[in-house]
Amino acid sequence: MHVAADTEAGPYRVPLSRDRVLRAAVRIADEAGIGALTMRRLAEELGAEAMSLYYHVANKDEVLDGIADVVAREINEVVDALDVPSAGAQWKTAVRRRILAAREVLLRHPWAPAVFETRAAMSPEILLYHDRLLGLMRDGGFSYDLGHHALHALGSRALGFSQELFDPGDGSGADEALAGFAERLPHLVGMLAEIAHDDPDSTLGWCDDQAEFEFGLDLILEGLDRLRERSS
Amino acid sequence: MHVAADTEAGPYRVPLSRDRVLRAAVRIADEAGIGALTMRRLAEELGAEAMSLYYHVANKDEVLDGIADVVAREINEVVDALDVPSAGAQWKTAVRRRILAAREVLLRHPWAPAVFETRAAMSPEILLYHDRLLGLMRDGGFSYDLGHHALHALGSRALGFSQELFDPGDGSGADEALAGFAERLPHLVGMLAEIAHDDPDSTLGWCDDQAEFEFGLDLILEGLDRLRERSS
DNA sequence: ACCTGAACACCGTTCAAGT
DNA sequence: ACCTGAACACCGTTCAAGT
Repeated sequence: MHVAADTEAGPYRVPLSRDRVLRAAVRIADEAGIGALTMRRLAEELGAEAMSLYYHVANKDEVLDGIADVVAREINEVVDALDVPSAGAQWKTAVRRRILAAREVLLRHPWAPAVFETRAAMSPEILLYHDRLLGLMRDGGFSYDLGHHALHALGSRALGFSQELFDPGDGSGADEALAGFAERLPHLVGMLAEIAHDDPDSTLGWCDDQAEFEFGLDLILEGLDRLRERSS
Repeated sequence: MHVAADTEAGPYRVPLSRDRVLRAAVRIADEAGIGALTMRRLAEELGAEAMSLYYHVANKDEVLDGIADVVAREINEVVDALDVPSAGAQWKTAVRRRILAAREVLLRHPWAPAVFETRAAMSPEILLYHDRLLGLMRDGGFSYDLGHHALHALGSRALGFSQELFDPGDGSGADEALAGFAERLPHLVGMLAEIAHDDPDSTLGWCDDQAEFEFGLDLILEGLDRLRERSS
């Protein structure tokens, strides 16, 4: 059972807030699994009634979006504190360190990849994470095209996703979502600009899933084949 | 709205059966998403009451296990009909064809990977699928050790999973699950035997997730690095 | 043997009402 | 401004009862 962390004297309860609601939600998901996260259980954790939550969040969907964002922010904090040289051939160690650091955070929130997968593809924090990853590859001399393939190929490994990354349902609305804070996503924006130049009809929803899937698959198969030859 | 496919005259309704229940469940998930699959909706699809379902399946969990198995069986049917030479260097095309064929089936049941991920790790059909895949790699000269790494590395690509493959929760019970029809899983059993020989304390739950994650990650990074060098 | 109606303990959410 | 009680339309599931 959780007791209020607040030690202020008197009978006054800590007031609810969007932030407290989301932090409590993460706590429940961590300790009891995402299935245990119900509005009633969440209210109980906060010593309130379920209906009080609706003053601070619109609905449960917003809670799920919110906790995905909390974890993504935690990942970015850990990962941005890393300081690994990434010029030239060093890109590989830099990307490796970043992804392994992100994975450590995710292991503390095992429910997070599944939540990301259903809703967070376009969350600002997730976009920042991938922009930085693409930045490291650019430091290593990647073209935007290769960087783009690489993000797809790393896919699940980068953030625990299993399927497509930036696929915003029907493919529309993605550019708009980006436009808002484009100046903070130089690499993603640069990549999209080049793609738009090469293929004027393209949008962010443009990725050829089949081609990307095959790119990643072939990368793995060729790597395995080299190991096979080396061992025989 | 779905009308009964049965054309038999008379007022007699087609009786329910476990098979009809599962096929209806797959139909609902395909057409309306896994979220629309409720016991009441499922009964409606079959022209019965929700409570009638419980005579044919124990509970909803069994329905979910069941539909995962239906899709896995469909994959195995498609994939076993393939006849691609796999000796030596041809293993790669053989594995490639198989995985792409499996993916085509999964694209018809987009809800399936998520369902697999939560429950089907040890389903017989899933085990068969991976046994065959491992068999193709053996044809290509893979050691069991390399084949084992390869199954992890292909991971999500092989069946749309994002996380670990054979991880049966606490790691126990896996050997027992296999023992039942071991003679039909020659490759997996061979692999496990070798692992048991090398490490007598091991079980199927033994896999070092971190090591496997890094193996797959490095395979991709090294592949990308080669493409980078080639393009500069 | 197979199916069902009523009922229970849960969900998320609305809405009018409290302070 | 912030919180709540009663209520609604849903869930999965049990159990006694129907044919």
